[in-house]
Amino acid sequence: MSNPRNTKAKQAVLNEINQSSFALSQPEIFDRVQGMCDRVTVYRILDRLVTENIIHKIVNVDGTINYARCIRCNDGHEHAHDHLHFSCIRCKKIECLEEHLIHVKLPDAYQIKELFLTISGICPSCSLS
Amino acid sequence: MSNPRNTKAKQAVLNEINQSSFALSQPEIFDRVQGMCDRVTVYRILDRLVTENIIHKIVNVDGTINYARCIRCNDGHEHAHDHLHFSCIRCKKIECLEEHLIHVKLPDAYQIKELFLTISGICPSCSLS
DNA sequence: ACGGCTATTGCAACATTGTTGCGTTTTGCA
DNA sequence: TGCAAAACGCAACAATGTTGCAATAGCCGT
Repeated sequence: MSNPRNTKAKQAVLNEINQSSFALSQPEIFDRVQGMCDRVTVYRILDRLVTENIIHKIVNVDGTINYARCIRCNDGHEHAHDHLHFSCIRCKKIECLEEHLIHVKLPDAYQIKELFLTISGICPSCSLS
Repeated sequence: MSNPRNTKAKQAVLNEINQSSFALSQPEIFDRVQGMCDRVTVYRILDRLVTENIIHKIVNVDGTINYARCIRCNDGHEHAHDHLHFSCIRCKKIECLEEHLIHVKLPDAYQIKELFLTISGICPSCSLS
């Protein structure tokens, strides 16, 4: 883990995530890399990409876990989990609305580490149909 | 379903949820009702309690699903999902901070249905140790 | 270009979580 | 009390995620 390697499977997974305009789940990613690697490998690649701060993990309103690229993490900074996610209840896709930052003040006894704001509803493209 | 019944199992499940100061997962609830009923029954009871607006469903930052009582739903109103949840990364418990309501404005194309703000960090009791 | 260290992979097996169908039991109401 | 429907138990299945271990393949230094 100290020296991450660039394998074909890792590139394929990352490519799918980069290509997608919304967050993908593990099964979706596994489908898209089409027998490029084992199911287990996808899990492990996703874990590594998360710890390497290359992608981030988003929990949908139904508890399913999705992955998206870290837009504001290109500079190698630690990932900031303080923006907004929009989760469409019709097409099930998740978008990151990175421009909406969240600020919340709680009593001092609560040590805030990350903020997860997920809004569910109908996304613009589903609104049209 | 039009006429919900009050069974022993349902009472036991609801009792555990009411007794707890934080949100419980299905496995936690099943453990606590100790062979009172089948695993499947707990799932079905939880589903019913949610549709009856008696409890609500909270997704943790790790994707696990927890259940808590609806505090503001005692009057039979539809449940409002626009308050804040605090999820402790140490003890894994989830609290509802109902007094913190969330207001977010998005472009008109987004139809907002529910808001889920979950903050993860260290809760007051874990901060002490 | 080569060799070796070790990160990564594949496979098999297992664990957890959640769902469905169906026959049986129990509840609430007439 | 009796009956219709709600609720249950059980078994089987499905989806998702984890672990161990032996085999493979990147990457670094020479």
